[in-house]
Amino acid sequence: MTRTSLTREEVLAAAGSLVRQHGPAALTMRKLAAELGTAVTSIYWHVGNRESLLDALVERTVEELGEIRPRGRTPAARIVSVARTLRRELRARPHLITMVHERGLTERMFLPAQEALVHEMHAAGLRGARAAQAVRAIQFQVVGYVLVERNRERAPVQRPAEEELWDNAAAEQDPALARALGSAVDQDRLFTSSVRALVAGLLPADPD
Amino acid sequence: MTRTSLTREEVLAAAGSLVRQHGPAALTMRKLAAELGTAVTSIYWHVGNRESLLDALVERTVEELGEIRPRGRTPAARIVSVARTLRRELRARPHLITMVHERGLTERMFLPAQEALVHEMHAAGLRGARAAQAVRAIQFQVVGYVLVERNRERAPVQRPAEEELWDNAAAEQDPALARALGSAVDQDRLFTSSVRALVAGLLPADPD
DNA sequence: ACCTGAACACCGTTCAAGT
DNA sequence: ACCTGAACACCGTTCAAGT
Repeated sequence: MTRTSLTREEVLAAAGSLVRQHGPAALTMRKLAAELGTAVTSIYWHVGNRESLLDALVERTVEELGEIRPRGRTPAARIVSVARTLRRELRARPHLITMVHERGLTERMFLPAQEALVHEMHAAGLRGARAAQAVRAIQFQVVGYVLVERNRERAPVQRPAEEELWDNAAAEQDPALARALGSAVDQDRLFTSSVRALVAGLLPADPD
Repeated sequence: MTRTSLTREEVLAAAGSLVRQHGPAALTMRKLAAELGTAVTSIYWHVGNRESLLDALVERTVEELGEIRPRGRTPAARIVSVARTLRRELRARPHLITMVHERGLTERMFLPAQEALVHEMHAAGLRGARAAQAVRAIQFQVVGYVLVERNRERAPVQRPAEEELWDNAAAEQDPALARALGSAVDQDRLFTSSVRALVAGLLPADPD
């Protein structure tokens, strides 16, 4: 009644599910073996060691990242839509994205998005080194934003909360600002408006 | 000839030096004890456990972060200078900054910078919720950028390097762009130009 | 009040031995 | 070709015992 013997595929699937749910720290070789019902050492035969297991998971994530379809009428709108799609896809795989990044594969993962952005920069009239700089600015903005968000969400309650920090001088001069800085960040809105501002600053003034 | 007994201060100093040099993963209670010439268990008496030891180091880092002095003539220039200072200070403490972030103390660490930014937004004519949004956009941009840079520097060589990725269609249409995207990122320049673009997009059009 | 060693429950990895 | 248990060198933490 022994099942077909353990495969590399099974190991990767079980490991991937552990990482997706609880992060890489939760992936121990012993727990994984228990889950698979084998001896710890069998895993080593199939995937080498823990590090190359994680490498394989990351490789898979990079391949999974789908195509980017820009939406919208103006180049600016289409660029913003690429950024938003990127953010959504990255946020869906928080732990794996961090690992992709730590392994220096971010650039490769971003290739489809990069091509889409290049296309839009051309449509907007940017060329050469300036277009390249603009593409990278967007790319850094998106990745940076997602990393910041990840950390914010993983972090425990801010102590002290921003509210307590803002019952000071500025509050009397500009109560609306104090209130805004004292309340939680609306990350969706902040992201979109930041990207819009960046794009507006990067693209040449509207020609029509 | 026994020295004055072990102090909490000594423990923190030794731990801080280990973390600054090799990151938190390199801080093991046993190594720390060896460094201090005591039994492992003595450390527990002084600092509780590993986690609260790291907490204490982080607390210290937050306090250490100095004041921000904006430089430049226009509000836009002064905002860019704040962003650049912030980036420099964060980059000087890479491991500790990551830990501050993981512990959700980023906001508190940023308070002085936030106050400076609010001041400049007012000078530029922004008020209320819009000014708050702009302050946070800058803040996210800087932190995000530094996190991305950290990861890039820690990462091994990109494989494949971006060069190999860019011998494709776009290369013939716009060789200057292909060359630019195929060469290494000049992070200093990219940061400054991105912040300038963001600020330009955030501030109201120049009134004079 | 401060320090100690022994012990516990975990890790990743290697290796000789099995089938 | 694939799987195994024993063993090694590490971890963080607890605890009873010392001074």
